[in-house]
Amino acid sequence: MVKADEERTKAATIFDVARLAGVSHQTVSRVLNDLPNVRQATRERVERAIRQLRYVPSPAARALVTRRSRTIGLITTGPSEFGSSTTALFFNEAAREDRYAVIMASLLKVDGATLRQAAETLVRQNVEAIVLITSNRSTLGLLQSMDLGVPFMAVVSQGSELHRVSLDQYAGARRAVRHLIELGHTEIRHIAGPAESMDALERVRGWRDALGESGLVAAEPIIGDWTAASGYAAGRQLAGDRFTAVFCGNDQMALGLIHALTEAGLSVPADVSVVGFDDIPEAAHFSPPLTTMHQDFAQLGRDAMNVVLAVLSDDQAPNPLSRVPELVERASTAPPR
Amino acid sequence: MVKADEERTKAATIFDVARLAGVSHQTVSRVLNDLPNVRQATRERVERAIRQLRYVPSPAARALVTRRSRTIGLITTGPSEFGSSTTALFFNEAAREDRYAVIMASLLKVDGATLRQAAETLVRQNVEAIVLITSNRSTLGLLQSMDLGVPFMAVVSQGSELHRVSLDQYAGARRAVRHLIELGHTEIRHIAGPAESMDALERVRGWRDALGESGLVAAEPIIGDWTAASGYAAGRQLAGDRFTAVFCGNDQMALGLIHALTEAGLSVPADVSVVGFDDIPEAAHFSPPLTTMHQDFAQLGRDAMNVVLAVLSDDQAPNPLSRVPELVERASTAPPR
DNA sequence: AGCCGACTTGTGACCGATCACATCCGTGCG
DNA sequence: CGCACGGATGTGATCGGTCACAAGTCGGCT
Repeated sequence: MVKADEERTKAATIFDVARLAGVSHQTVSRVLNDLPNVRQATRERVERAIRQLRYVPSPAARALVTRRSRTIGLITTGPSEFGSSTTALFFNEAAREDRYAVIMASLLKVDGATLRQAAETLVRQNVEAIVLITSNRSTLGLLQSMDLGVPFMAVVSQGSELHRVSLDQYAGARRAVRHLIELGHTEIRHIAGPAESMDALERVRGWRDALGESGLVAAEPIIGDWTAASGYAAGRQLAGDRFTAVFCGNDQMALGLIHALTEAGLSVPADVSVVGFDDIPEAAHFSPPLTTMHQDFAQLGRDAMNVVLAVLSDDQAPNPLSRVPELVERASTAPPR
Repeated sequence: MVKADEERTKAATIFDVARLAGVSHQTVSRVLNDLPNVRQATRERVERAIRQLRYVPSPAARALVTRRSRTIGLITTGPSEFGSSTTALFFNEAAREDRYAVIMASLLKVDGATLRQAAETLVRQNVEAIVLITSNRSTLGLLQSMDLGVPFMAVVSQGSELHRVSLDQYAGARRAVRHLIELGHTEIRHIAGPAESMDALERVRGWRDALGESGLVAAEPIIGDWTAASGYAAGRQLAGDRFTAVFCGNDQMALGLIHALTEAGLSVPADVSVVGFDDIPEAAHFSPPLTTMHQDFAQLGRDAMNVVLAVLSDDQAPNPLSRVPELVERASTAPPR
């Protein structure tokens, strides 16, 4: 650990700038905040002084008086997954571009107490908004009912009365299943994510509706937990059954499923077609390369920041944004034999 | 977006508490900061008032006068990967347990200007320390040379004169290669991460040394970029060559490699043994399940927070912590035929 | 010339904590 | 009985900005 430079001259304040520029501190403040009614010459003199002293205003002082912090609180839940962490990454990038700082509260496990504590910490830090990235239904419910006193938005696939951005899980799932139906499959099983997950529920719904529209019956879905291990377990459970295709709640479970199927002597896609969800970067190199639904998590993160900005500036609630995932056909699907 | 409750009564200040408790604001401050010389009865009266008013001190006001914020800046670079984001997640968890907030600056691409801007933003927010999670050599160099005026530590695998935590990439790589050697392999290739990556360099060094110690020659490594796609490309390039084993810089590249090898008609592990690095959760379900080096990223994140605390409290530089990854044998390695 | 109004600039209070120092009080001792 | 002393408590300044308002400057118009 490198120690701080003890001899560092104390950072310049607005008064230092004012003295150097030969004006009052208020005039400096005006220049800082781009207020009108400052003569061009004065403005330039002040700006020169600012540069010369390498002056940067203190966020603490500013936050104290304005009660705004140019800071946003970001809550995420669950282990580090490709989707949520990519969304968070791009949210952070977008926020930085708009000169907002992001205070992060990643909760591995969510319970009421921790969540409340995390949210309150954020509020105390004067965050101007709180953004939640989760697929967990109860987390959303808890946070919504908390009345934080701060604008709140969520990156989630359900919930109409709150402002949010999302990727359309329902439409994506329907598209995936339609693909299998178009190939001629009729016995299409589903490995779902956990029941608390709103995304999982939406995908189940899309799967069921797509089957229903084609007059096909939906067998009970198998519940996994998003991990490859749970997909593998599901595959072993499924191996004896009669089916020709599986729609998986995500790519990891598809990977585990394929593993189990292969072990059971079934070939993908010759015996069983498999479709995943997310299009994680590895999916193209599974064996076989996985057909899956591509989701644009980067754009989702940017969307989230845009909604925050919109609400923060003019109180206008922009229309809930929902992008539809796209089918990426690779080698794990084929017509049934 | 849920609007904030406009009618919310303004948050209580230290003066409100003082009035209710019938003491001066200074006494409240003493109670707040657990200072001695407060009579027990008084202390209890103040604490009751605090609870009654749901008073929480303002971090902005406190930061303004103390110049400390109970906030830590976290810089990460590159796209969202399992290792770095898991480390960041657990760092965040540990920080929260110690009642520190984390301001996050995730930079997708690093250039001097963005990095400097990000770091300065953090410093202006009065962070008490800056933690860097990266494997990028120049990022570390840039940040080290910046003299931020704030304690700085890095989660990196190189650098002796700075304080840091890490997983021992060199030892891990040697262990992986020794495993292949023990199986009887003599033609062991390496697919390395990008040259700017310190982790990649350490792994190359470990691979080279392990070979050298056994009197084996190291062919030129192939350079990838950590992605499965680059592993695939490396595999196609390699397919004609003479070799019986490949040590891959990470699991994703191993996946891509196996894909290319399989396409080329080679079987893993019958024709080629493959070892990965990281033990991402999916690795157990690759086909074949991947032998790889397990890294404890969760512990790494917690270690990082512990070092921060140690340096923040007593200026003692704890010994650089470096944990050794563990070999996980699965089905992608076997003796050469 | 005198006055008005628009534009520019300055002054002092304030946000909500901590810090340095002053004051008060009870007790023990000479 | 008076005084010194140490623990408990209070007072006012301070951190570095913004806000509300006062004041100064200048040109144009009657």
